[in-house]
Amino acid sequence: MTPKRFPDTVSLAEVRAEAERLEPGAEAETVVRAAGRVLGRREMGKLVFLDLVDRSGRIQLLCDTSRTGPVDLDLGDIVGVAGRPAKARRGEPSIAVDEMVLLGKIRSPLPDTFHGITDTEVRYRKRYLDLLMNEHSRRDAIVRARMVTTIRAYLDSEGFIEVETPILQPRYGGAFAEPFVTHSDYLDQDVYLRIADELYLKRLIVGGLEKVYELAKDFRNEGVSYKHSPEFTQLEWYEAYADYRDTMERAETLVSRAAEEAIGRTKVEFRGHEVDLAPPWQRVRYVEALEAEGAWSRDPDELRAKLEAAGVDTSADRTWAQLVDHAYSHFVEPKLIQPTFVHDWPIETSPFARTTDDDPTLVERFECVVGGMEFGNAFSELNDSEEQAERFEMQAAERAAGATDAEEGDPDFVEAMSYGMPPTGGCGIGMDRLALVLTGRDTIRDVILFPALRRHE
RNA sequence: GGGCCGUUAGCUCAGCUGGUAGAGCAGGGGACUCUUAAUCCCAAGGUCGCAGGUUCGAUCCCUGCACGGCCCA
Repeated sequence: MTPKRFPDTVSLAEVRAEAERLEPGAEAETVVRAAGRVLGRREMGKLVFLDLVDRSGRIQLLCDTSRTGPVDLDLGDIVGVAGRPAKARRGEPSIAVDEMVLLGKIRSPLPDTFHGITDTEVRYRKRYLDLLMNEHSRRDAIVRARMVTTIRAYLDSEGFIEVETPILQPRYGGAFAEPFVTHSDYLDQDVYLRIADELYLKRLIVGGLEKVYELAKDFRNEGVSYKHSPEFTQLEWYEAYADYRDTMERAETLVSRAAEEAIGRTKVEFRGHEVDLAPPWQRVRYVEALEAEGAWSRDPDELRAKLEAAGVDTSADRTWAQLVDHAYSHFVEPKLIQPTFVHDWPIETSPFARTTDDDPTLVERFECVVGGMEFGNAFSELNDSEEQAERFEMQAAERAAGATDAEEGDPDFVEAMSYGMPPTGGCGIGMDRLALVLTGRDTIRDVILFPALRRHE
């Protein structure tokens, strides 16, 4: 039986650093213990070279069989070694092995160690193999983890508290999306998987928690694309006594810090563009951006005509709000490459945001866009229950007009707000999308370890 | 939901106009004390995604289905 533990190991990166300092052919005095997976083997008779890989990196094992005894293992075996940092005669940093123990036996043949796994489907279904064979995949998983850790640390240090709100909800809301429906046997009623955290987090603001955030999964029952996954991770924070301009600054700071901590820089290559996440980001008015494209109109027929003239199929759009949203995502969003705040949105598209000071048809909302992709959405949160009730009615009219993803309304949420809510800045940032930007990957499925796939018998 | 593309050995890939499939790596056996995609020798490895159809004969042509990818909605 193989050992159940192998304590006192150092990382391969550490051993490598020590081995680097030696002269070719030299061997250090100190004995180190290390463990990992064997992913390369070059046998020279009584001298065997192995490549050992752990999370930190890779190092060569130099096995003189007169010291170690016969080396009997398969590529992919997990081993522990005791030996001395060394540099091979040809200069390769190594561990000169004195002892080697098998810690985990590979029973299925490893994929091609040179090509790794390239089949997209296999990479997603058997992510363990992807991580095992492709260093890039391992690195991206670590980048994402560091990004999340940094964001939590930043918000914690700014006085926010992390909270958990229901994922199973009797009523869904907080975004324009279709929910997953499931059933509670105990309650004997259908419940929804949340599409956003918004409405519960704002109840906590009413309750006086002042600065709250949640970083967890949301679910939307819709198709997949390079930026959509039915199950995705969302950060939402709410800050009492702040507005959307304060929130812009916080978003810039949070994202650029996450970049610095996770990848060590703010300049990234994303979707073929060099983008710089360092603040300040450019600010663009929603209406002005559409006007610049000749795609702004308050008249639905005129707007539809402009879209159709540009070859856009508007047959699914029933309301002006849907048309203008379609125009925005077709004409404006794809052209915003450097990080941008698109602000002051039409009231019809934003049932939770306060109106602007000088135009009651616009609200204090912004979206963050980079590389033509939205990754954040924020408001000066509406804090008057009567106005909130009116906005839900406006949404009910949208639904009646055929916009099936418009807000359903939530009387309990309105009641909460009726007890008084401070002015609040709130923001949601898609963690998967931010991870996409930081890793430079092209599809969200590459930054979600186990992306949604159909069952495969 | 629609269009296009893909599916061949555990992995990465060839496979001509339709004549029952081939390589490298991995795995098995052997040689080798400074290799690093080590090298060399030997043997083995296949429901050509699934189901039909056309044909004397289908990995190859046709239809349907499954799964995946890209684009569109």
